[in-house]
This record gives sequence, C-alpha cells and structure tokens, in this order.
Amino acid sequence: MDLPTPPQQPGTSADCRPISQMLGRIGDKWTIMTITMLLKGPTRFNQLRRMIGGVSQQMLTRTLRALETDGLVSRQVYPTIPPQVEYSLTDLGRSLAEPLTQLTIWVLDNIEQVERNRADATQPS
Amino acid sequence: MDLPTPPQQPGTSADCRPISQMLGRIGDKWTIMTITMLLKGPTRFNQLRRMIGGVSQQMLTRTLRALETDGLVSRQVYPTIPPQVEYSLTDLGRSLAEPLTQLTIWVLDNIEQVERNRADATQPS
DNA sequence: CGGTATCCTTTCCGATACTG
DNA sequence: CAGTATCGGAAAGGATACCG
Repeated sequence: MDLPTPPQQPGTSADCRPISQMLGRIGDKWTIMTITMLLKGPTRFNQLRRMIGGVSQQMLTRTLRALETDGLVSRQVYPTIPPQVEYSLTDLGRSLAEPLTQLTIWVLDNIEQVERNRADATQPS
Repeated sequence: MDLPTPPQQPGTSADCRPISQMLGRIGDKWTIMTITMLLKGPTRFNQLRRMIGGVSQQMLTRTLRALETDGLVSRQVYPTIPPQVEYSLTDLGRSLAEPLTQLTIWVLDNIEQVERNRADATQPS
C-alpha cells in the first residue's frame, strides 16, 4: 500500500525524491540531536530525554524506533527491575554522526549571525 | 509575540532548543535540496523547481523566502518581460553548503543499506 | 515567468492516561 | 523505568486559481 511512484514526468532529470525523503528523515531535528547525544556512548532512555531537552516521551520513542528500523541505532534491554534499556549507535549510525556533527558545528558557529539576519529582515528600518 | 522561552526546568542541562530549532530549519529536506542545487551557480525559479523535482511552487517559494530572510540566499530580479529572478547563495549560504553536501553524500552512499534494513525490519521472517 | 492567496487534507506531535 | 494507546490541536504542505 505504498505510493507506487507518484506523478513523475519522464522528461525531468533524475528523480531526487528518494533522496529528499531520506534527508527529511535524518534531517529531522530530534534525529540529529539523538544521534549526536548517542555519540557519547550507550545511553538510557530517560537519560537521553534529559540530555536532549524539550522532547516529549512519544517523540523520543518514535525517533528511536525509526532509527532502530533503519539500522542506525541498536537497542539493548536488560531485564532488571526496574527495566533498563540502553541505546547505542551502530557502525552505520556512527558513520552518519560525522556529517551530522559538522552540521551542528555550523549551527553553533553561525546561529547568531542567522538570528541577526532574521531580525534585520523583520525590522528593515 | 514569540514564545518567550517555554517551560524549561532550571535543573536540566544547557537548553538545546535554539539549536534544535535551527536544525529543524536547515535540516528541512527542501532547504537542503535547494542549497545543494544552488551550489551549481545562480539559478532561476522554475529551473530550480525542475532540478529539485517533486516540490510544489508554494513550498519552493516559502523555502527560498526563509533562506533569504536568514541571509543564506540572495534574490536578484531582472525586470525583463517576462520577469526573470535569479537565486544564488550568499557567503553564509555557501558555508552551510559544505556540511550539507557531506550529508547528501552520506545519503547517496548509504540509502540502499538503510532501505534494506528497513525492509528487514518489516519482514523479519 | 514568478509569484500570491485560498482552501483543504495530511501529517506531526504534545498531552494524558495506562501498563509491565 | 520505559514504554504503548489514544486523542486533538497545530502545522506542514499540495492543489488550484489568479495576478503583474
């Protein structure tokens, strides 16, 4: 029941949509934050939640499930009481972390400039 | 009338939300595609639209406006008939393009593996 | 050509309640 | 602790019509 390749003209160049879709997934802010945090090592659910900050339990769960499905994160359950679950990056996940880290560094370096530009655009006085 | 810093516990670590927000913006798939395409040089609206593929006129307009507001893209209008509008990256935009390109390369290199992982997760037979 | 305005559907995502 | 289930408002985003 998947979209069987929606209206795509034969005349247009290579279909970039699979790439767009993939970028939409991994470009997701929670995904980026999650992978970045997991770089520090295996981390438990609520620990991750606190590290990221501002993420709801549902969103973190959904993000982690998607990452697990895609083979970027692995989930290790320790059947203790109370239960303990550790998430960690797979090799594939670690390979993605590198470009994501570069992106985060860019944000840290340039967020102030962007916010200034944005303010100038609002108040061009 | 902006959100004046929503509920943030004092006990939590540094507030990552400005960074999350910024990542949510530039991590947007249309934004990534647009900036990547503009790396090839100044490009006209419909040209860009065709290059990206699968983007509605509205979304491309919105994406370009946002990028312009943030100072990542500049817009040059030639008052010819018919009108001609060229978009190009600013220096700031070009600096962002580098990490984004790395990300796109990762996607190209790993999309097949991810899709296999995803299929395996659906059919674990 | 390069938009803007409007409508409308789909998806996102937070809040809440409940579970092993 | 680490979830799952359900709901509802908000936001994203496509389709269409129209304009300079």
